[in-house]
Amino acid sequence: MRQNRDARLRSDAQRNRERILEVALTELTCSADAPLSSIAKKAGVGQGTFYRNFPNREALVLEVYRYEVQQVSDAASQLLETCPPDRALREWMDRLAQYAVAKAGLADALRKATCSRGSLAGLGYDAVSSAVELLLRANEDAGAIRPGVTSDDFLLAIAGLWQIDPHGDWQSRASRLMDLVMDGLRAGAPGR
Amino acid sequence: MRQNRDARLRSDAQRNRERILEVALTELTCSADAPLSSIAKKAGVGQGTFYRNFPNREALVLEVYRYEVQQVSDAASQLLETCPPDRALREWMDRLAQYAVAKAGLADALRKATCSRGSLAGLGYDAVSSAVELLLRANEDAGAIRPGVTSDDFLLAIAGLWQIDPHGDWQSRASRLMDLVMDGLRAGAPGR
DNA sequence: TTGCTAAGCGGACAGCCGTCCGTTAGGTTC
DNA sequence: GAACCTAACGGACGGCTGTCCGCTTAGCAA
Repeated sequence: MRQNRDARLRSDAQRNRERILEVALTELTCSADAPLSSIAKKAGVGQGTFYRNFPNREALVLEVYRYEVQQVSDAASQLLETCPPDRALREWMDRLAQYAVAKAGLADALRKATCSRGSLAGLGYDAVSSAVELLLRANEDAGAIRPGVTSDDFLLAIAGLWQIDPHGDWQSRASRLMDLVMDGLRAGAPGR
Repeated sequence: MRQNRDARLRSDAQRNRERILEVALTELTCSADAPLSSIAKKAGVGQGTFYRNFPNREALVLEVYRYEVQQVSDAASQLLETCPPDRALREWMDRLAQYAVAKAGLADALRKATCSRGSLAGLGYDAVSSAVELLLRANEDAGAIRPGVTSDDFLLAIAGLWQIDPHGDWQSRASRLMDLVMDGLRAGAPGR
């Protein structure tokens, strides 16, 4: 009987999976839309193996950047310890946007994940989602935002982030959006 | 020398274009992701002809629903005549969401159009964009929203609409989003 | 009518995604 | 260590998008 869930895979399967991720990282950072088939080939696995591990591009990207995503998600609680809740929320959004823009293809993956929740659950979207929940509750408790906002509401509101062109003046477009959303959230706040 | 810009096309080209649109309407309403190649075939034109007219799916969809999109865009000024500006804006958003959800594939097309502005300019996105501008200016003049919001800001803020699943409870998700955005816009309004 | 020319045509083609299914080999049991 | 069972493999394949390029024909002029 196997112990940890990682080892639920057969040893060769495990190796393959890791090799794919390794190759994918280098390929994707080089060119965001590198063909999945060429990643498979360079990893030395067949198409079938590839798609069994990662049913589509989004799943792969989310997994490749899992560490980064987890990083951002974890930042939520740290921020809450050092800033007032509303500043923490805003700061956190900034970081999320930062990563989404920096890691090419990540924004798209997150967007798709936001739509088809459940299908990609547990791949990194969950982490984001619960980080949002944490931040929203803290703000709600502090009376900094209107009560009853769900993480779904929030993620829908910042969906615009996922389609900002990383070239050009993305910083200002993003922060204008985030300002607007923050103001929206603050409206109707009991004010602690 | 030809007169109107429609006739800039050779007569056979014009016919082809119309036949494609005709077929596309029926095919797309039947199945949103009908293969473009089959639309071309059923319209009796080659791939080349098809793609010369509509470089990609979005261009086709936007053109097929041009009438509807124009309809919604035109509604802006009518709404402004009958409601206070902020109600007009909100009502207009409702209609936009309605159409985007109803006409399968339209939301996606609008989303893509929002990203790559310019490439699809004049195909229906322009109409939307200027309708937004109209509404925002009216609200700004009335002091109903904060000054300086661009139509780009606005469209980015409601980008979430384009990725709401048309099945399920889209109405409530959409209106929660729109409420949030409206509140965001109202924040910092001089209040006439 | 005839001839010219460029706009337009349309099918072949290449690249990518995702699936399917016959084959291989890891792990377990005796 | 042999035999078995099934998870995993991997490549062939089909469908779709979008491009390219040699051929056709509409429209015009003489």
